[in-house]
Amino acid sequence: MAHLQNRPGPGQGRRRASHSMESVLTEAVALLDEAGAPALTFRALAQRLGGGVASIYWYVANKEELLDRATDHVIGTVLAEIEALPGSDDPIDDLRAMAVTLFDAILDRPWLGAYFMRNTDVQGNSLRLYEKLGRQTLRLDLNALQRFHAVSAVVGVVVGSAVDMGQEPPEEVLDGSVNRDEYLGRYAQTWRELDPEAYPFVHEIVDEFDGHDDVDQFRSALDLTLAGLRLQSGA
Amino acid sequence: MAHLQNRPGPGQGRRRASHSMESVLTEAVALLDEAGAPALTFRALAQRLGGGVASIYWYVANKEELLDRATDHVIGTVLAEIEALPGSDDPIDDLRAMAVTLFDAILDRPWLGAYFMRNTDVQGNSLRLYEKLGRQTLRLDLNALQRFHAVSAVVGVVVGSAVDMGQEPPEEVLDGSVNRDEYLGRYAQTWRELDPEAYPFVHEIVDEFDGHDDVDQFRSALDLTLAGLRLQSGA
DNA sequence: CGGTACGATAGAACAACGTTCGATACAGTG
DNA sequence: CACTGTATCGAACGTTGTTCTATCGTACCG
Repeated sequence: MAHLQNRPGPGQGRRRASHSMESVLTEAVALLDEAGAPALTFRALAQRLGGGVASIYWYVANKEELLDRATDHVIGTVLAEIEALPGSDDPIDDLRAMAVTLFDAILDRPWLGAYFMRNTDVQGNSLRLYEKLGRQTLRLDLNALQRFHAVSAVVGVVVGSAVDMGQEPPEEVLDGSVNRDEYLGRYAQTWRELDPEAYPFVHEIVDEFDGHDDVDQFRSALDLTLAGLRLQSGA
Repeated sequence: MAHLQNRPGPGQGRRRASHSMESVLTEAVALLDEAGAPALTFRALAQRLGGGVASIYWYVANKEELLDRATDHVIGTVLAEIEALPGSDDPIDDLRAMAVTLFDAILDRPWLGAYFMRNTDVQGNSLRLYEKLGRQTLRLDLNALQRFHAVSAVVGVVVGSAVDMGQEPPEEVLDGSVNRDEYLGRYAQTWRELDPEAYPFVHEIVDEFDGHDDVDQFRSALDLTLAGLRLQSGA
């Protein structure tokens, strides 16, 4: 009889898996870290948790919520790093240190760039981070609107840079057959072959582009914004 | 006999559709414009073209290429707008005008934000746009590295702001049951209910956030970066 | 102790998607 | 007429997010 299945004893047969919100989020983040956003599927996650696919739906309503919770999870650790920052007497320097910390976290986890700031959800760690950044502007001589725009600008610079480098490398560098510098070099070479009259700027910066560092690029963009902010605050 | 199907005459039966690269791209963009990125599927596009699904694969290798070509297609029109700009004696003002033009185009087509700058592909319109922006920095007293970073920063601000507003509104505003201001108002309300001691900054700017304009937010971020750039160029 | 409600798990199925395959039509050329 | 290359299309495949329904196991209660 089909319904008289032999029950699996506690050491043989299939055990029922027992999860928790924590374990679901941890394994989800692990999948994202190991192979990026496309690797996080409900089936892969279920297998990793040693359970069934539908079980995950008891913890999250859908994939969007899974992504939201996973990002919020790691933003929590970033927030802890930021709160552990020493702090100085210059609010703009502190703002810079926080932005750099955030950017470094995104460099470690490129998938974060795409999903960060997707939800400034109430009570989330993103909001706490937003507050942390904004509190520095309270030390500056600005009005409320300027403060609002200043924090948006800083976050914008981080996200803008992160999105740029968050895109998946085109597989020949992923499988290691070509490293990043080599890839950049090929790109630079095609640029060098363009007509110098039609593309004077591209020729001007191609040597800088070749083998450039993403962190330098971000730091420069951030410094420009912060310089403008310092000017605006009259300090 | 099954193989002796009656041929469809020119006026009855199923006609074979005849496409072109242009029509494929145009209809793809139309789908994106009407209902965003998720609306662009091979089946929807095929139906719109009055043909079969597999036919599209004669023009593009896969969806990534379809997106790339569609994006490049509209960037072409943006490029035309930018080239039609009057121009002034201040390179930074010109840079601002170009960035604003680009941003406006993304406001019209929110899906553009996510795919723009995904390929600075050789010979693409993105590269031409990049060149156009960079040429303004040639008029500034900067070195090559500074010029490279300056253009990256400006593009970063545009992308960063665009990503922020490129995310789909959460369906209650999409179906028109709640408009954007109402939605922002609700959000602001939950922020107002937070502990003022724990969230002093959020309380400071909540009135500015409520009913804020995305364009103002972008312009402010852009102005900060350009102010920093002007400072750096010593003008 | 037996029953029952509920928290939690899981297999199977569904629809939609990107993609591939094989067959077929059409136009031009010999 | 046959041949060839361009262009088209229906059907199928594998994978994805999601839902349905059935089940397990434990805590509580009579």
